[in-house]
Amino acid sequence: MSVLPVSRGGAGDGTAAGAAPGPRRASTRRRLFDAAVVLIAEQGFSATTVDEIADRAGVAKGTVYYNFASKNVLYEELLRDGMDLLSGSLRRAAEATVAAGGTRVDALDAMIRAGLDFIAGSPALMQLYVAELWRTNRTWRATLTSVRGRALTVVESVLRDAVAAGELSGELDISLTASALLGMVLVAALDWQSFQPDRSVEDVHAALSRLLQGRVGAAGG
Amino acid sequence: MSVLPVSRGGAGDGTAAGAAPGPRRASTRRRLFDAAVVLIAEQGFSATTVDEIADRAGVAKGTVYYNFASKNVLYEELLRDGMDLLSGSLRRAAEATVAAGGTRVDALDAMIRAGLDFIAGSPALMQLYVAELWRTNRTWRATLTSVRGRALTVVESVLRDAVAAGELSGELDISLTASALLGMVLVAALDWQSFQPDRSVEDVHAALSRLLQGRVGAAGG
DNA sequence: ACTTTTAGACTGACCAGTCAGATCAAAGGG
DNA sequence: CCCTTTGATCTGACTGGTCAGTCTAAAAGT
Repeated sequence: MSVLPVSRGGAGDGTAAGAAPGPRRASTRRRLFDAAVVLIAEQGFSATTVDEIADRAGVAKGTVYYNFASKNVLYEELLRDGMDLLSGSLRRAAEATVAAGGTRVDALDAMIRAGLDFIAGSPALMQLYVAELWRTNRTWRATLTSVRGRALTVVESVLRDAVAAGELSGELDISLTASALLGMVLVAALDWQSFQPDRSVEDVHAALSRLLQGRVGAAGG
Repeated sequence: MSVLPVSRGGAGDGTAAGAAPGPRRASTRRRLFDAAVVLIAEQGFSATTVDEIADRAGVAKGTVYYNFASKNVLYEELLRDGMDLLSGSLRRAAEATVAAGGTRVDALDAMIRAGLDFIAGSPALMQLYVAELWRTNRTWRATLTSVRGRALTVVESVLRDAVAAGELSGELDISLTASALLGMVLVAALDWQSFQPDRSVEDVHAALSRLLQGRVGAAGG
């Protein structure tokens, strides 16, 4: 009955057709992301209503559906968008360290720090991520898997380089170790934010660093 | 207008008044737990309906409300019940190791293994746990905090003993390290179950053990 | 001119929780 | 043994409310 639904669908897909989205639109989408990530982190996806999201973003409900095809799509794009930021941040930290002449282990350490900073800056996003990642049967399983893969790849490539450079043992299981490292940082950061917000980033970083560098089981000074 | 509602409320609270719950009841409650944990792990709490839980448990909806005061209470008791099993399992692993003459670091290692085995046996429970733990604003926040505390305490006490015995450095931040270790095991185990189910427990255990014993950053053989 | 946003009424589906009555299992009576 | 009673347990149709998504006509914005 109108052309609007088509334009709505196209834009909502986030498939980013050639046409520029327009600056007005981009800012509305960002406001919706910001509102949604906080609400969903607090209450969960199903318990968060579209009306709440619109309210918090200071936008009419219709606007949500003009910008996103559905609540589900809004959520998927939110996850993709946010996790891309994290992956980028990790990669940049590693590259900068290596470029500055640091070792690969230094790069891992820098990534831990970058991860902590990122989570400290937007804990809500990581809350969503861990809350959804291991669910089976979800509509957005594909989105999550791909997003996870991108983050893990960054860590894995640094681990591989480190092994190649002889800094780490060749016996290392790259894939499992990367997943464990990421998990360690994630959970430690979220626990820090939730249960010990008074601790400094440095404290948390030091504790994780010690774990990474083998000063836990090895009784180092 | 009857005595039933009273009895229902009392029982549903799980406050465990003096009266024995009766064997029929206990088995129904277990069936409901089993059904709920799987469904909620798959779909999330809000997205899982009470009808679904009842169906899967092979029970009428009314029975759910006869046994639990509300959907929320069912969930809380489920979490408490399951996490108590985990804490117990960790503690037993540590005690057995020490009793058998192992070091405290050996005990940590045994706890990692126990954690992996536990999660392998009922991944759904841990999915719930991580999905809810860091949410703010939730009704069952208190339940989760207490349950988390009990599990962490077990790890912390072993770490403390290890430091006292000189096996670990006194500089260790007990609380942060315990949280990081628990997180590492949790995430690694869930990732293993979800994304690399073909790997053996031994592989995963070895990767984590290596991390714990400092053979990652220290380039050991 | 064209895109984007507004305000909010509306619908159709879905769902937590209720309640009056059915069923069970155990204990006693005959 | 079979019958009855009693309280505990279970049943499922029903209610009242909630929510995703639709739609419209008009107003901004660019």
